[in-house]
Amino acid sequence: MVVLDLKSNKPIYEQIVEQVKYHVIKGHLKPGDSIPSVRKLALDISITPGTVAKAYQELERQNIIETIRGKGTFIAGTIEMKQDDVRLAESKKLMRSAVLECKVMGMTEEQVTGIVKELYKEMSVC
Amino acid sequence: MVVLDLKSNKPIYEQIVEQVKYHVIKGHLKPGDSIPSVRKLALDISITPGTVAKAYQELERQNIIETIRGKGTFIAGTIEMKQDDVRLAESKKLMRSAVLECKVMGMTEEQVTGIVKELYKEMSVC
Amino acid sequence: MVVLDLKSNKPIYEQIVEQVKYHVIKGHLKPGDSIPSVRKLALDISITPGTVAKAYQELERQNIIETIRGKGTFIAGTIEMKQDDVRLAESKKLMRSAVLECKVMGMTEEQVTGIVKELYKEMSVC
Amino acid sequence: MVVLDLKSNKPIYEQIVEQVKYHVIKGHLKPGDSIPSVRKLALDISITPGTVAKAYQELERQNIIETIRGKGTFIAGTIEMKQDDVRLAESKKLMRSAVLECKVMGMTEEQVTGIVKELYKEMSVC
DNA sequence: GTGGTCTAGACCACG
DNA sequence: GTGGTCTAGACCACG
Repeated sequence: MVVLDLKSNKPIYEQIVEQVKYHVIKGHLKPGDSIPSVRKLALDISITPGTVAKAYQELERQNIIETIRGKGTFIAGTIEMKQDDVRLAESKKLMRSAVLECKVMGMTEEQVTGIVKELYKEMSVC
Repeated sequence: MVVLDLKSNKPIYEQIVEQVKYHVIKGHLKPGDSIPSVRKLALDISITPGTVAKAYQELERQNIIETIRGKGTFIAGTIEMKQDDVRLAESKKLMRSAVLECKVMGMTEEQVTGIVKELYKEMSVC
Repeated sequence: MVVLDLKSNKPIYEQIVEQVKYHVIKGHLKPGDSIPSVRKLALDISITPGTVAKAYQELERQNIIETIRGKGTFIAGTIEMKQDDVRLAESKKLMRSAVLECKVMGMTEEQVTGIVKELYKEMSVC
Repeated sequence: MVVLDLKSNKPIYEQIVEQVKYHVIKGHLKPGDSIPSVRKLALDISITPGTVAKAYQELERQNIIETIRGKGTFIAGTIEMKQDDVRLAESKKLMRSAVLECKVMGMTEEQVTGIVKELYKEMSVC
């Protein structure tokens, strides 16, 4: 379920974080579903366990997953969806850079929102 | 015109690149306008000239600015706005991460496109 | 594998770029082959790591090499060989200066193409 | 007769040198022909006289032009066309870089020699 | 271990 | 004056 691009400039642990979030958003992973252990995923995608651990810690910090000692790691029962100001500001910063790049390329507002809608739908449960 | 966020995880040279692009997009900087010399900007924002030089070289690579030997640095006569495939794909990747974060926070499509439109307008010539 | 000419007017980082390209063209370096780390090459040829890093970044921009985080730097899987207009024009400019010099020295067309063929063959896989 | 590209990475004085050579090669300028004084050319192309002077010194060093005190500057009576080893080596270095770039772009020997022949003919007396 | 960023400064060619 | 290169080294994130 996780596909890495080792050549990407995006750190591997962030790629894992993004992909887990993607599968949650898509409904492939539902609250309570188990996800592979750090070691198993590390083996599966041939990277060092430390990198997977870092990704899982980040996902836990964001309340996307929960680790139960001796049981394993699971998608959190209730995905934190409260739009707190800090996370909103962070998302907006990301969005700002993305919109800026589109504008520099000469895209119209319609083109940009078109891409956004397309991506939004792609991330929706099917 | 350039304001740094030293606490940001974004490299200083990228912040400079972004901000010059922003001012071009906003119309604050027009084709042919000069921008501060490497040394002057470095002094202004208290960083080392090498970092400014790196930002300027990146902007030149992207055809945003042009340097004229011994004269200084200027906003390019014609900003490259061709939407080539490579840059489109890169912008989409940025946008993907941004939209994903918004979705994880539980935003509706309307909320996301709302933010995008707001940002787009903020970046338009007033 | 890299030999510097410190007396040359050509910057060191460009000499490195040229020589890596040469070895790729000659087949000494094949897709997937690793090249020395920034630090190792810097030590080997007694220059500062920053200069090697600059060369490697330029090679990456040209899709000649790829860096894998924490692993090192490698010859790109597929060397970009598409003859886009911009690069074609740049190559032609270089060639123009070279041919002009030859003509000023009084070379005939045969002499010039002779040298070109000789150089081309020298750069071919043996 | 001289057209500058101020944005070029090629120094202005070199552009002047190249263009004078080009006009000589093309037969537009013949042995004994006068060329504009340093001051006149500087005015014509709106650059500082020092830069023109540097170009003329370089052309004189290469025996392309001659300056006669109080008379002006002229195309040399006999253009030095002896192919001495030093200049041959220099030309070959230029050509090497040009051919390397072409090869990296994937050009065949025929494509490269084709471009060379085209450029050679373009530089011939018409 | 790896490459990326940044400093503080020197030196250079060009104009 | 201008930008480009390079040094020698620190510090950092990532794996």
